[in-house]
Amino acid sequence: MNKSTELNDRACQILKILVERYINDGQPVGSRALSKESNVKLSSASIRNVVADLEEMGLVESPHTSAGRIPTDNGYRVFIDNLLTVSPVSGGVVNQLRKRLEHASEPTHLLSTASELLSDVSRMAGLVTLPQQTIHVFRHIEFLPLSEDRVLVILVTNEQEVHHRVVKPEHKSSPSELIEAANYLNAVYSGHEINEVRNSLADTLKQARELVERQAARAAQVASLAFESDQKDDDFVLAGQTNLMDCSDFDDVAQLRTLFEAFNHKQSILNLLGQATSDDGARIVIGEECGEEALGACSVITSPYMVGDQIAGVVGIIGPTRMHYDQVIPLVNITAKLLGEALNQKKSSP
Amino acid sequence: MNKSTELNDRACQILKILVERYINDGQPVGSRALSKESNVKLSSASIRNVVADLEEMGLVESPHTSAGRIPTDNGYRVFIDNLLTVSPVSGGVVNQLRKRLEHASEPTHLLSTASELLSDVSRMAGLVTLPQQTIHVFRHIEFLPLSEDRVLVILVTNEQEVHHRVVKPEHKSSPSELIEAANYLNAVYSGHEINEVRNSLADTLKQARELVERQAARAAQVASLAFESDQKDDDFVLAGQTNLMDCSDFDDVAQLRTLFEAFNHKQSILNLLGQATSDDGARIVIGEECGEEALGACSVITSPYMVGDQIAGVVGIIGPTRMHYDQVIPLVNITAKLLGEALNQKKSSP
DNA sequence: TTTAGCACTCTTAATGACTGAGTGCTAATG
DNA sequence: CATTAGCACTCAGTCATTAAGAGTGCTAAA
Repeated sequence: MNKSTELNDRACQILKILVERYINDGQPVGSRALSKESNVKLSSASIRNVVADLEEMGLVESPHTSAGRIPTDNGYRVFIDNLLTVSPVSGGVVNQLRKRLEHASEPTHLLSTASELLSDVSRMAGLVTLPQQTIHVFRHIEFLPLSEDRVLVILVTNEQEVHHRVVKPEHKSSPSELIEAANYLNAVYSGHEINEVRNSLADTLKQARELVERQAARAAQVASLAFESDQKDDDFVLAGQTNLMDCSDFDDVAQLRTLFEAFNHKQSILNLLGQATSDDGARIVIGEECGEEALGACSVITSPYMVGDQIAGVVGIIGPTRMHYDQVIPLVNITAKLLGEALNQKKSSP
Repeated sequence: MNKSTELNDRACQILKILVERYINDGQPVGSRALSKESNVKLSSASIRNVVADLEEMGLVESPHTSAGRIPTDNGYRVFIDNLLTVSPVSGGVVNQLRKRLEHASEPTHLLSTASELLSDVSRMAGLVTLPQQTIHVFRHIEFLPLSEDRVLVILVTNEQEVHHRVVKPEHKSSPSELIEAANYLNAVYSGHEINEVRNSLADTLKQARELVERQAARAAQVASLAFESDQKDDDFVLAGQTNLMDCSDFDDVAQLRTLFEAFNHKQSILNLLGQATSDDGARIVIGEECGEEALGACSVITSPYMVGDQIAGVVGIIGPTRMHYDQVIPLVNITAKLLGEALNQKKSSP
């Protein structure tokens, strides 16, 4: 009874070896092969019983009657959560990673380098989300009249990040009024956190009827539009997609195609990555777990990277479900760590 | 003698039909099939002689002994240059194109829409190069001190294009000096063409020793750095790459992979497109003509689009060499025209 | 000059025999 | 009672054979 619903030691052992072998060869593995494995002291017949149990539990399946077994998504899940022994990343690789990251000058370049590194080392697709700057410090604002009713707003935050957009204020302002408004904002708010500015402006607008300071009200009116939902669409840097074309696991082109379309549309990938940000260590999504059909035969391994003491984004790898998790997981982790360090360095001593 | 080196009427006719049929079915076409064609009044035996001549001239080849013939790159070239009869784009499609282009608001969005349109209609990959803004009108400049020796320069050109960069001027300036400098530049140069500004600044710098206007010299010093080589790397917008995955013509994955890698690295594609800008009508590069191995089984059809009376960039299509040139060529041309019109509209009445 | 005819080549699909890997079940074994 | 050996059975993959079909090149006749 119990035997077929719960994993005993022996079954675990068998499952582990089975998954490892399958990850290595990509061939369904049979009972004979398992019994030959050095640390299994059972005959193929006994193993057949065990494997039959595993199949009943939905951890393995066989592609056809007379083939060996391959792990199911659930099988991979159990393997990764309970049975996996990770192999540490070799010092050589770590040095290589660090070196190539040091070469990158700009922050943006740093991200794409990290992505390329991941894909190069793993021979799968690497990805890095852009850092979510959660703290924006207001630094400077500028209004430039374009035409009758449109104003170009240039907003500088943090050190040197320049955002711009065109807004259409409800009430028209003369050029000199705009300059006044900008001066006011720069004088009052420079150095403040941007959410704070946004709230303060909202308050000022509410009190606009009582209208104590005409200037403040005027400024708030134009500026509130500029500050609205300033967070840029989050995005990610992908590298080495083409590596996936060589994976024997994607047999038909249709599958590959939907995968690449998902890469292009980005949204579904972003959804997948979004969940990861909340977590702390490496997160692994296996095959259909993610709900995205396009990623059916894929696994995604992500790990958050820190800027300061905040999670800024995630780095990760997308590859076939049949991948060397023992090597890839530590690779993703170390890359996240190194990227965080590199970004912090740039931040503190530019 | 002459017969095997020069194309007579009959050979042309045969070649034309052969290419057309091959483009349709993708199957090698044999003499029997050709002789059945309505407007050929020859037996298969006679046709065999003609086709043998075509093969001698390197216009067709046969994949193996007992198969029909398929066009070579040269064969396609002759077909396109001399024999092709283009079918005009249906009014319905033109309307659809125009409509969807009108929907796009931003110029950038316009480009990607055009690219998507091309790929959607043709079921191949569409591409549009970013417009090479040859005329930049200086509008506004702003200097923001970042630290001791670094200044953030924000430059607004044309209507609403914002560029920014960090410069390290040789001589330090106080914040108030920077503001003065910006005011000076904005007052003197607003509305002028940017090359003109650049030259004028260079002049001012040369005369700096005689130093008539202190303010001008100061401004020129900081600003000259900002104006240096402002042109951004040219780039292109690609859409519908994945359409190419379904082309039966790319049989092996390796080929597809090198193609997609070329898309990612962009440079080789840019080289290819760069040549096109000089030309006037549609330009067609067939297979290996381009020298890029990655594009071996591809053809590229491009057509320049105009902004004002200048060639701003090109739109185009990348697809398998075996494509319906008669439909694609006019499609590319009309899209180039419509895109130009749309861009001009945005420009003149925003 | 064109055509009809024929021998020949080569691909493709279908068939069938055979092998190898693997399973499930049962009965014997320690 | 768990383990093992043995056996019948299944299925995918390989290989050779076969037959059909498409197409060519060449020659001789119209």
